[in-house]
Amino acid sequence: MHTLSEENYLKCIYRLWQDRGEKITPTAIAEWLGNNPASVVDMIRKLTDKQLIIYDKKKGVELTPQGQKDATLIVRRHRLWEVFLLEKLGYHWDEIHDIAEDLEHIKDATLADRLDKFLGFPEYDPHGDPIPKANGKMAKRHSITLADVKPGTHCRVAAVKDTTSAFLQYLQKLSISIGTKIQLVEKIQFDGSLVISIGGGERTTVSQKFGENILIDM
Amino acid sequence: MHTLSEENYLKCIYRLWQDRGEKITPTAIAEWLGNNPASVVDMIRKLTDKQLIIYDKKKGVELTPQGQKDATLIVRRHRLWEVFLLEKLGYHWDEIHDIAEDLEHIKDATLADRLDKFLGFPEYDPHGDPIPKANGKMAKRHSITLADVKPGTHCRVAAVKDTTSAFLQYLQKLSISIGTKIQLVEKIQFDGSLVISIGGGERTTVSQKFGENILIDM
DNA sequence: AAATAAAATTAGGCAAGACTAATTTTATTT
DNA sequence: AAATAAAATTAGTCTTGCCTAATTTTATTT
Ligand SMILES: [Mn+2]
Ligand SMILES: [Mn+2]
Ligand SMILES: [Mn+2]
Ligand SMILES: [Mn+2]
Repeated sequence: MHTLSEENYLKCIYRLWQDRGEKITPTAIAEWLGNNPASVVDMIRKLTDKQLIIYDKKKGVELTPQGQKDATLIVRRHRLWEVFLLEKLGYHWDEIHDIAEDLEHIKDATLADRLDKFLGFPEYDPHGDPIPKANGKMAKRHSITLADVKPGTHCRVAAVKDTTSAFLQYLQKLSISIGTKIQLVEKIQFDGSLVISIGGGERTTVSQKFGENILIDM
Repeated sequence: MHTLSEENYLKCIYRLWQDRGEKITPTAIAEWLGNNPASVVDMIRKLTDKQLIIYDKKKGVELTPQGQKDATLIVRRHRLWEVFLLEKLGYHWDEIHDIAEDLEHIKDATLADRLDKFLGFPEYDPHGDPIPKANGKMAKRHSITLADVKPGTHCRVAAVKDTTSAFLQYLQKLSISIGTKIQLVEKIQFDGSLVISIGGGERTTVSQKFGENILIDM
């Protein structure tokens, strides 16, 4: 089995791989985890020895099939716990991520599957991310962001990329949650700011960074 | 906050203190945790620095009020998670202890209280142990064991002391669980073995050690 | 092509939490 | 009271997972 740190690195690599198709470098991992690149190099060696990743200076870090599978199961646990915390314990969506960050490391052969069943086999977590099934399969992630669409487009918030409470609380203040209808009214040329109409109501201006963290349906 | 190891030591000291009123020595702690006495001495120093225990060569290890409070809250979390695993996820009573051993260390200000509420404020865990309340108060522990009573006595299984799956599976095989009525028929002089009648049915002989791990009501 | 900047790696170190082996202290026998 | 046994403590070591500082490699400018 894997240590807590190994699991966090695995999940980070998985995340970076899903997100951008870009090359996964030690620096990128270090930035994401808030660690020093030297530490990342240490861990790359460990995960390579365990045959969970392959590191090639040209291609960057890649997950092996085993690494992929293991990472997926950690993500599965994380998202199932998030659903539990929100639906059963009544937490708000900006509070659950950090707790799930610890719960995801609880290791027991049948725990995730029992939790899944108890929760009624949810498809998506409270941030709109698809929950991997026991076999590792999962629904496609939404990939188009609010910042990608043409002005005038009407769309629906399908998921959020950023799950920090800073972002989620801002969304709450704007009355935006999963399912909210948004129209992109205008893109400001100068800095990419977006003028949007939330739920057919008042217009608000948000930053480009904001738009890039909202995944949408149409 | 405390590290995982600190918490496990705290809980161990609390346990030894509740159990026997005996002096809590480094060796006793080492044995309970399966660690080396030298390691225990290290940790005694850390917990002393943190003012969670007081160590006196004569009196052994004692919890300070703060140490007691912290230990109680860990026990609270452990027992609440055990109820959750059994009642909500359908685990058997011999499977839950080890998982709760990890879950008890998840730290979040409101998690235990929310879980408590979600479970309907249970008084006892699946092994019959009382669950401490948020304020640290808890029902009195049962203290009389099956090995303590006089032959002829009719009693009710209130709790089990040992929570290893070896013991719990043995109980299951004998159809004994919390609430089962047992009559102590005879005590064998030679080695303290107990002849008992389970649920008014067939007679079985069990060891003294067995009897000492069954806590009873009358 | 050189110069410069950025990224990756190595070397060395630190804290936590465990260990073993050696020593000292305390308790129990004789 | 000595001798012996047991318990406690110290000293030194190891692994994990992180760090900083120095160096080397790779990429980007000029
Ligand atoms: Mn994590
Ligand atoms: Mn999520
Ligand atoms: Mn534990
Ligand atoms: Mn229990």
